[in-house]
Amino acid sequence: MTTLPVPDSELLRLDHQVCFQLHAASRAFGSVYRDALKDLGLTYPQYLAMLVLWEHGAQPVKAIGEQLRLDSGTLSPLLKRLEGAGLVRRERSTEDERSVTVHLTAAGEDLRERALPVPRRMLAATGLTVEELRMLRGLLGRVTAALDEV
Amino acid sequence: MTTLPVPDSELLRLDHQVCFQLHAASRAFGSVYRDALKDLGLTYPQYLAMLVLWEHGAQPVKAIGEQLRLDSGTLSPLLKRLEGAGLVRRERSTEDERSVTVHLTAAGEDLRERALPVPRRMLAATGLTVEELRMLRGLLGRVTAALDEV
DNA sequence: TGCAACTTGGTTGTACACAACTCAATAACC
DNA sequence: GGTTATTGAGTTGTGTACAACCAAGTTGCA
Repeated sequence: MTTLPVPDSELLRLDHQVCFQLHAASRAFGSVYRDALKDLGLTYPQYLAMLVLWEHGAQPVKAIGEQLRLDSGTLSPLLKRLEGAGLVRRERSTEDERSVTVHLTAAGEDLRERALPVPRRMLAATGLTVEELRMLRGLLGRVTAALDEV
Repeated sequence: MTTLPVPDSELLRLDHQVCFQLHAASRAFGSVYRDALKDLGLTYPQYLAMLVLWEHGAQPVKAIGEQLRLDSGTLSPLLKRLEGAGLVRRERSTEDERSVTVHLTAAGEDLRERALPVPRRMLAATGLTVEELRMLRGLLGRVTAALDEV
């Protein structure tokens, strides 16, 4: 399979355009989420952590970190803020004293319903079709996996 | 044009998967850039600011902010750090005293050559073809534009 | 001319994100 | 059993992001 030759200059430009667009899109999402989540008193990363807990129930900090691709340096203060807001409870595990299990409180469970309209609102805001969203998800997943190899 | 019905649950899941992948991909890029730019002593946002200056020459803070989609709250300290590193010089404009023009220093100009290999390295790290990169750029551009409308 | 509205850049406060480190607990090995 | 290595959270320091606000300069209009 032969491809048209791509000028070097365009190739280099393409790279930083993609990186930049990624950066910009990520922040644009953050901005819209900030608005959508304002009433819930959550930031976007906090919402992601709550999603994990709503979906899979109580689990150790480590497991949350793996799913969100975040380390303890980010998660520890974030979870502390969620605890301060009364949404989660942290309990050191009895079987492995190194591990801390994060539980939802009743308030944390209750918040789930109020968060239900958020995804649909975001979905509409992207202006993409379902096909395009699937493609985007696929491309992003591959990029992340490839970058993680480096 | 009729489409297959998409279950509600998948739709909602798709949204937060896309948002999450975007977030994750953006951070994955940041991580690889951090490595690629370490020798230059630049962070990724600082590199973006330098790109703007390398490409279009000296310009006011406002213009840089528009291109990078960043406000003064982020740019002011960032540019101060670049100035501290001796890469740029900030000069208040004489014709409009509100405006501050950012110039490259000789060291800032020189850094350009040392930064040349970076894009190719990043391009390779993504593991995508040129077609895929173009498509990704296009989708991301549309998403950002749509989100900015909100 | 004089004043209100707007623009530009800066500061402050809060919240990620991550590297580098510490500390305690557990696992692995001889 | 005792020593070493590894693991899980947390802390500290630096650097984005961004909202909210401020000060000074400019513009526009009555």
